[in-house]
This record gives sequence, C-alpha cells and structure tokens, in this order.
Amino acid sequence: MEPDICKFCSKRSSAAGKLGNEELEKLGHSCVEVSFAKGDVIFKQNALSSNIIYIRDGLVKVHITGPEMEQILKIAKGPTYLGIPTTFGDKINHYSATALTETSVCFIDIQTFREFLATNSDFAYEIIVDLCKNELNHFHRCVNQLQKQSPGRVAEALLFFADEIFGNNSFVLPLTRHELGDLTGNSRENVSRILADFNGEGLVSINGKEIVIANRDMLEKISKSG
Amino acid sequence: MEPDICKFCSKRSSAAGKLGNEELEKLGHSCVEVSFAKGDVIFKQNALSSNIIYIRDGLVKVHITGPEMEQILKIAKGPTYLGIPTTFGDKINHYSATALTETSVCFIDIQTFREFLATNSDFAYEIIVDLCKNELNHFHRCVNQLQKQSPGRVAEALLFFADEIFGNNSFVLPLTRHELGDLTGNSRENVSRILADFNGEGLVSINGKEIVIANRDMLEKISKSG
DNA sequence: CAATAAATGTGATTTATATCACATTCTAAA
DNA sequence: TTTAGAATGTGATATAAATCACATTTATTG
Repeated sequence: MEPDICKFCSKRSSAAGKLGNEELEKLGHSCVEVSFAKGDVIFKQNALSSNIIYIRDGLVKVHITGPEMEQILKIAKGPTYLGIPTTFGDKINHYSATALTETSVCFIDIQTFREFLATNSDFAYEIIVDLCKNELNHFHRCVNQLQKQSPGRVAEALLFFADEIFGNNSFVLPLTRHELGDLTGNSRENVSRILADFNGEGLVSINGKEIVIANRDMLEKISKSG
Repeated sequence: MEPDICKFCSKRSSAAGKLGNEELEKLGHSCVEVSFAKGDVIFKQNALSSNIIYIRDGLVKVHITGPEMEQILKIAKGPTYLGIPTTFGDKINHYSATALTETSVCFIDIQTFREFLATNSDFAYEIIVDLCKNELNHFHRCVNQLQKQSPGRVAEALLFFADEIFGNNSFVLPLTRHELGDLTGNSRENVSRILADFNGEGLVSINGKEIVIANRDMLEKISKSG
C-alpha cells in the first residue's frame, strides 16, 4: 500500500495511463504488489475472485481443468490484466493462473477499479478496448486449435513464443513437453514426436528446452496449412 | 431514424436501460432497424465494421471460415449485442453473422455508441459486464469443444438448443446436419450417425429437424463425460 | 408438376492421434 | 554423491472420426 508505487510504476497499463495524479495515488493505496516464483499458483479455478489481477512483469499460464484434461488457454506476458472477465462476469474464477517465470503481480481492489470505470471514461474505454482485443485473440486461438492438426498447432505455438513472447528466433521454452501438449491439445508423446520431426527436417533446432527457429518460412506454412 | 424507436423499444439491452430519455432519443436518431430473412448474411468476415450490431429479435449463427472448414462460433439469440469486440478491437470483422430465422437487427452508429460510453458510466459498466460474460461463455465452449468427443459435443448442442434457445425439450432444430457439424466440430456424416445412435438408444426422438429430448439425464451424462 | 439441386443416411476404408509399454535422461532432495 | 521422482523419447497398437462412395429423401424453382 505504498501511495506512490503506481504513480511511478514503469509498467502501467494503457488504461492506468489515463488516470490523473490523484487517481494514481488512490490506486497505489488500493493495490498490493506480490512476487511469485516459477510454478506458484497466482489464482485458482473455482476460488472466489476478490481482486483485479494485473501482471506487472513475468510469464504466466492461464489454464483450466476440463472434463478430460488440463488445457492451457493462453500464455500471458506482463504487463497485462488477467481475469477481468472473471471479476465482472462472475464472482468465481473460471480458470487458474500459474507463474512460468518469476512474476510480479498487482492485486487491485475491485471497488477502486469500479470507481475508476465509473468516473473516468477514458479509463473505461481503454479497458473495453483491451477486453475486445482479448476476445478476438481468443476466437482465433480457439478456431486454430479446433481446425489445424497437431503439427500445425505445435508450429504455431513455437512461432508464438518466438514472435510474441521472446521476440527472437532463439529461445528457451518455458514449458515442459507435457505443458506444450496442454497448450496445443496434444498428448505429451505426440509433442515429442512432432518436435523430433521438425528437428529432423531442419525446421527447428532443438536441444532440450533450447529452441531455434531454423526455417521460418516452412514452419509458417505448416502452421497455416495445418 | 425514427427518434422514438429506442425510447419505446420493448427489446432494449440492459445497457440501453441505463440511458436517459434524451440519450434514447439520440440513439433513435443514430440507429437503423433492418429485417433479415432466414439465410441472409448480416455481416461478413473481413468486411469493415462500421456499426454496432444489436440483434433485437431472432436467431443468428456467428461463424468463421477457418483454415480447414467453416466453424460456427456460437448461436446468438436476440436481444443481444453482436460484434462489439470487432468494433473496438479491430476495424475489420473477424467473423460473419447469418440469420437462422427472421431477424430484426439494429445498426447503431459507432460515434454515438462511443459517446454514451464516454458520458454515461452506467452504460459503459453494463457493456463491460456483457463483454466479460461473453468471454467466459466462450472460454467454456472452447474447452468443451476441444476436450469432449463427438457424441458429447452433439449432446451438448442438443441440450443447448433445448435449454438456452427454446426453453423446451421439444424443438425444431434451426440448423442443417452440416451446420450442426460446423457447430460441434464434426463431419456431417458423423452428426447423422450420432443422432441416429441417440435416437436408437431412446435418448432423443428425431424426425428430420423435429427433436424431442427423451432421456435428459442420460444425455447430460454423455454431454459431461464426453 | 416436373426436374434439378440440396440435404441426409449408411456402409467401407483410411488416417491422425491417443494410448500403452518401456527405456533413457534429467532434476532435486536426502 | 546417491537416489527417487519427474520429464522425455520412441516403437507398437488401438481407436475415434474423417473421408469416400453411393443410395435415398427432401426442397426449390423454372
């Protein structure tokens, strides 16, 4: 509850950018920053959601326990809000969030957040735009997941990490093979095989969790065609 | 552009319920009501979205042309907004909407809608709640789709029509077998077979598009377990 | 009302991918 | 360092569901 943590925060959301000095001070008073280590659960499916969650920094997996298996809905990278839909659409978390790396999270008091929505229309507008973009992204992920076959989904995931998360053709995968399966809707054995194939065909170079995209064009083709 | 159509509209959204008389008059001036017949395209994927779409009355399929096949994302029943995410998240429609029944649609001027968001925080709040609920719903549909197997998905769809759309165990399916496949991620042949099985086992009674849920408990079990 | 197209049903075949089984390699704690 | 547990790789097998092929029924329109 440091009054100035938000005023001088380097990871402010575009919505928080619309807040005035007084409001930022208020936000600082109603916001707690917590650190999570790799593997820590940030919030849990079916628990009551009592705060707005803002990932300041770090990598987080958002996952849901479905009827058959664990499903990773998305990999979120700070800075970003998480779980606004849960907070406003229902009182209970519909999914869990787990830190994949050292992560810094702000828990924001719902009452204060609501107050900003009600009194600062620029803030509300940014939140709406954010929600909309998320939904569009999610639509696409869902359709891709449903229609592509396994190699396409794995190729897509690799490109996602290279482009969206690390901004580099070479990266260390922050997931186990099992988790990569949960993300791409594959069994862990299948993920192993597909990665081995990609490696054999020279599309990527794989050494445990170190991955280098070697033939981007071809990988994109596989990702697109399924 | 009848100034009073919104003021006296019987199908107002909960958001529009927060608008005052003056605002409703303004909405009436910036809103056009259009009727669509069964099969008519309301808006099309990849086209520029120039209006907020409000389904006043009727049944609509929201669908997207994926890499492999057509996918029905959801069946929307008026009154409901459609495509707010598209309007605020991107200028281009990410999906199409087609009328399944005679449908009455209001096209609302974006500028006016934005003005309400900026000046009426209750209105904005209702829109946010609506977006959030939609997103949670979509999460669930997506996970179900990904994890259940074919009979479970078809059972779920039948229960959805009975419970959410028609509120009756007996109804006339507003989709072809092919479309039911697009909705449940099955080939049209498989849908036929699954329906025939359900019919044979006495779970439902099927006569063309007339469907009666005969053994709800069992159907729910299949829907849940996959 | 005919005639053409669209929708549907059903068997046979193929295929992608899960599952099973087991070996191997990493990882972290005692 | 040792050792148990987790993670990974890889072949063999099983299986759900797509695809193909064709018959049949239902709609649509000139």
